Amino acid sequence: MSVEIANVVGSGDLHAELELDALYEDLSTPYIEYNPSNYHGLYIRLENPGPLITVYRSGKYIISGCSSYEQLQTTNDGFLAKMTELGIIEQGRQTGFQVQNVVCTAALDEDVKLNALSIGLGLESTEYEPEQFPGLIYRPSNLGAVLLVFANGKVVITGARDLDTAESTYEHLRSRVQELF
DNA sequence: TAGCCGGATTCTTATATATTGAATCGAT
DNA sequence: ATCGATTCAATATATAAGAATCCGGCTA
Repeated sequence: MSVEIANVVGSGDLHAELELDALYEDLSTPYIEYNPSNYHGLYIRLENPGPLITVYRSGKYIISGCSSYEQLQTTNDGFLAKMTELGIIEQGRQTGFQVQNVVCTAALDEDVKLNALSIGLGLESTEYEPEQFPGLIYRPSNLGAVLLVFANGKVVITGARDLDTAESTYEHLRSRVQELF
């Protein structure tokens, strides 16, 4: 499959109220940042560079910047291990962690005339304003993902809950481009 | 005026285009 | 050494999703 993952975002809940100031002091990871005056979330990276974990006072957290499901899994495991180690949660705490967004890239074989494509796909489901942004934005209804199409044929698929959705949405675009050109 | 609701905030990532700012270069 | 000039790197533009807090505006 020519669809490649660029970024996976997931979220979970520690089910524990956190004192971010204290957590900031207790944590020792390659990267940690907490500037409540700038943003109320605590940023943690287990590797630098590496995925970013944003933790909130409520115990809810987000992991972004993973280039695969596996990396998302290991990052989540590493984060929970750290929290367990600090005594914030017990071993085996269920966090309901799940993937929220999968961003992918793909490439059509040929160059695409974006003006023609926007008409072919339907003006009501596309947005193409080259002076504002060079890519055509395509929101097919009920497919669960949004596509950005560029003149050289490169495509970005975003907003998908899982890889299957991203792939099928891309396939939809590919077949429609094929029948249009 | 109180309270509520909605929008912007922060971050990540691919993509491409314009623009801006910085930096280096040749010449004076 | 300094001044136009050229080149390059960086940033804004737009997309999606999660999170909580902020502020503005509107209604009761």
